[in-house]
Amino acid sequence: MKRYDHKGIERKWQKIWASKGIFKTADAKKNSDNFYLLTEFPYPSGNLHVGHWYAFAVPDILARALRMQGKNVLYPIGFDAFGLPAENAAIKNKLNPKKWTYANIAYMKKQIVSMGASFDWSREVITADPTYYKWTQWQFLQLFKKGLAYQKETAVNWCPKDKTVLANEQVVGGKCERCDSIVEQKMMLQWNIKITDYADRLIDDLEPLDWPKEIKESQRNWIGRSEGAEIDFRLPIDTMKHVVILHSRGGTPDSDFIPWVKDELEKLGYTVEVPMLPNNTEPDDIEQSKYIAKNCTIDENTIIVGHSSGGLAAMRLLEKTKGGRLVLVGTPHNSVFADGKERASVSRSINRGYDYRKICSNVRDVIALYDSGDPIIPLSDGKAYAEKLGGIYIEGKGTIGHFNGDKEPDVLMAITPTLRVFTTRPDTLFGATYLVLAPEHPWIALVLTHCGLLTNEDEIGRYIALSKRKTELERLVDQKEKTGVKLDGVEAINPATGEKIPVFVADYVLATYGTGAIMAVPAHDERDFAFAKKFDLSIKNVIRPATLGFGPGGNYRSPTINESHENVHVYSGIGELMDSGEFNGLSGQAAKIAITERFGRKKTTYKLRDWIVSRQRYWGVPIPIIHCKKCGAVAVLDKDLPVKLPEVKDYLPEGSGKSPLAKVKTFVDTVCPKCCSKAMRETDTLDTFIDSSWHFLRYTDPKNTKEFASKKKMMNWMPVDLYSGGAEHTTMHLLYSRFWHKALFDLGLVDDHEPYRRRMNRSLILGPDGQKMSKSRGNVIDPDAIVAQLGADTVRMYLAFIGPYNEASSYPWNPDGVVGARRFLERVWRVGELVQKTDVSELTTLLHKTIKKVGDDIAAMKFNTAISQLMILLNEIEKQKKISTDQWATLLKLLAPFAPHMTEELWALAKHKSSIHTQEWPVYDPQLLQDATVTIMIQINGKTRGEIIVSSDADKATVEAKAREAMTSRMGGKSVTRTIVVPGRLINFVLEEKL
RNA sequence: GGGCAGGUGGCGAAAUUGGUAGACGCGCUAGGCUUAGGACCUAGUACCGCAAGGUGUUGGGAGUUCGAGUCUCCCCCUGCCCACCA
Repeated sequence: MKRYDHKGIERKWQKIWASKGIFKTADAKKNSDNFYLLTEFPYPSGNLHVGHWYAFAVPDILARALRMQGKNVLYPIGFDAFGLPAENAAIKNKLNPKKWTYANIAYMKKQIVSMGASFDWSREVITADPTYYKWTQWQFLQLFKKGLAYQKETAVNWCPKDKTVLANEQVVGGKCERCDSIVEQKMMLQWNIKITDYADRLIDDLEPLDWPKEIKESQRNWIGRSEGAEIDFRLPIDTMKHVVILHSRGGTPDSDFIPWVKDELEKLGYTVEVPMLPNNTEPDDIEQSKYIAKNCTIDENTIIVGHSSGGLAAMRLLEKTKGGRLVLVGTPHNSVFADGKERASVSRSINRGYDYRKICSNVRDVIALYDSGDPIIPLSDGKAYAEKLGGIYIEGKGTIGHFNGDKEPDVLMAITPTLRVFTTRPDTLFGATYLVLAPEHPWIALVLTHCGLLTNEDEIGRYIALSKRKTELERLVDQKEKTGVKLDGVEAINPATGEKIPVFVADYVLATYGTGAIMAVPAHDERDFAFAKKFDLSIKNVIRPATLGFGPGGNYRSPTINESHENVHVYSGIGELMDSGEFNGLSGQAAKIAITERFGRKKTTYKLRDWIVSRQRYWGVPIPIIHCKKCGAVAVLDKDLPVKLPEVKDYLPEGSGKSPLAKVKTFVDTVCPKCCSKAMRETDTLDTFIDSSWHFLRYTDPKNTKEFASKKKMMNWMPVDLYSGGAEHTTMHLLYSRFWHKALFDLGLVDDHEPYRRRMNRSLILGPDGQKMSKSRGNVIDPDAIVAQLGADTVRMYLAFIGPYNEASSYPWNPDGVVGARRFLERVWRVGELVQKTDVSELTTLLHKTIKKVGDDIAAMKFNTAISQLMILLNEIEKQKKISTDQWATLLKLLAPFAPHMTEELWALAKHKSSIHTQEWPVYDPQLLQDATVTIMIQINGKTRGEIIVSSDADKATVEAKAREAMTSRMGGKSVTRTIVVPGRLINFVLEEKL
């Protein structure tokens, strides 16, 4: 028999498989179920590493086995081809990113083919291809049209020297990876996607998925839902005590929030006027302003509140009259000015020739409150007023859109100086002894400065500037030492106790979480405690007295209980309200609910933030938006998709933070699809996580030019039956693509609301030294070299054997171990010489056991034990020195998914005409799994004392008699009190106690 | 600090889920074939013993059980992810 020449064999069969197209997957196959096996597609970095082998070649074993077992298996691959490395290569080596990427793809494809993986290359997907990204853009626009994509000022990492935005991975230790400059935070207008709208569904829909619980758990933690309350703390520092509220078009003094807010304000000691404005269905701002001037008291201490069109009347009024504060509630507009067209009415209203400068000089401050959930008006429109008036812009949330609800807490907050906090412990409100704002607080700090009562503005300004400069790393280091500054001259009222409490700015409070402000309860929070100790603030322990049914000391964890009690004032009962009985007898949970209802509102917050998808990069999907001065951000028309990435001369960023595309005039200049006036294209590109959020859908229908994929074809395969990939994607790709799929589902574009039925995280292959492979460590294994030396089949066998695939662990690469895998294949090769015609009955039972175990283990992704069973079989064949033709065929079939090339060759040598990979998987006979004899362990008092061999059908009595006989000499004459028999395994004699 | 996953020979790991711990492979030792080599063959590879046999053993400690790597409680250690999230 000839030598096992892996090189010749592998090359030969790879060619034949490709030319015969045996791995081309039909959309459906008669009498077989479809199975969608997905593995994460690679980034075309230019070279395949061992990790890729582990990711592609090992699941290939499952793909091949499932096919032999009669499934129609889709096992596709493609390239996640957009991304930063191509652009870096372009800048560094003056290469064209497209050429660089496609050359890498061509090379890597060859490497992947060398694995013998059964990918269907006719379904290959490349995300950088215009035929693909056309649909990425189209899907983005569907989300945009649904309001799920919006622009927002967002902080980015900015390198002041390179004048460019940096990705998180380009920031190393707070410094620019390239030039070591200290990275700054810069605000830029960026596209965001409202993944937060889906937070609840992303958590709740995890439950039924067949995913490892640790992945579910980390997604839940990442989303970080916490239930708590929002509580407003009023600041009794307002000098204006008179409020005039102007109702909206179609409104009256009794409509919407007005009666409620009037009542609340009066409770706080304000006087409130609400005129019935003339001509309320077809209002005219000039007519109304005259009416107000005549009928209402307006002076420099008046707060003028205008709801919607009431805001227009207020502005007209303040052109001529001096007032105190102007509060615009909901973007002011009047659809009368635009023939009932709500959307157009905003731009018509804003451009109605108001003298904005005059209005500004006639009031002390302006607060513009907009509803982020406004059904008609985008935030950008609302913001325009704030900009023109130089006022404070507050992005609020109406209980009903445009603040048309009966109770609108945000309106009250905008009228009176108020600090809103989020807490998960409303039940400790009685112990809140100060408030803290985050330094970067978006607007609360502004509200305060406008109140004009701060006496240490400079000090606060310095502190805020300092914390802005601090990198996240520094803040982390500073964690032990709390810092902060008191707002001198400002105090807040604890709504539960009525006490005046101080207000601080401190960087231990995060602007991005909750409301960016907290109520500090030093007795029940370690951070607040540390801060209170440092600034010598009062600490009030909230105790729930046992007499009220809370149990001793309540179940509060208190960091101060065991601390020194100096400065600790123990509150008995929870304040007067408790004494008055309102909260008597409540459990902790009930107290939470009661206090929330009495002093605040129930609120759920999430750690998850909206997904920033703008990238100031060249090598990505252009965002298909056109910016028009009149119409705002407008979607590119479907017929104009894809917006193709233009060729550019140099890939350096533009300098003001925009992408290199901003330098391409022919790209930027365009016309508005709506009004046909001159307009500019968006020059940012999309985060590549969007590309990968739907690529698995494209595999089902990769050539479609009419849709991203036809529903019918998607239904053949979706949801993905098994998705195998790396643990590093748990909270990124896996969460983004789940969100994307849900968004597509809501748009009616896909039929499932979850994309992956089962997910599996694969382990990591480490270098031989047990460390992560890296060039700098010099422990990188080059798979090509090993394939050349030992063959692809050997590498496949070794990787499958290294450890269980279905556990996210890590295994060091062992060069000797690879040789062992090769040794095994050589032995199989040589066993080919022992094939003979007559049956070898000695092998029958073991062979059937092997069929069962290999099948079971592959299904469970325990390839290591499947191989060990094949080794046991091989050992026995060598011992017998013979194997029958049929048994040989069975062995080859069992081995075929693991070593596809060698088994194909041996199969051909055994004179079979068709490919082994199209054969049916062997079936075991349950009758033949049982050995003729079994070894039974004999134990005395649970200790192994011997063994007997009995025929496998021997009954209990026979086994017991035989075992007793063997053990009599050891029992020392003691009697047996109990006998335990485990059939086929052991017999245990329990002897009487020795006295 | 929080969450999750783990801890079994010299190494990678098995263990029908409470029933012979260490399958299978690597490495190592001895012997064989061979001029030599090992990607060859044979045997061995926890401890004591020539053997029969005995003893020990799954990070440590306790418990449940006829019987525990597996179940319960306490402690120790390692890895990964997140981290001033109110």
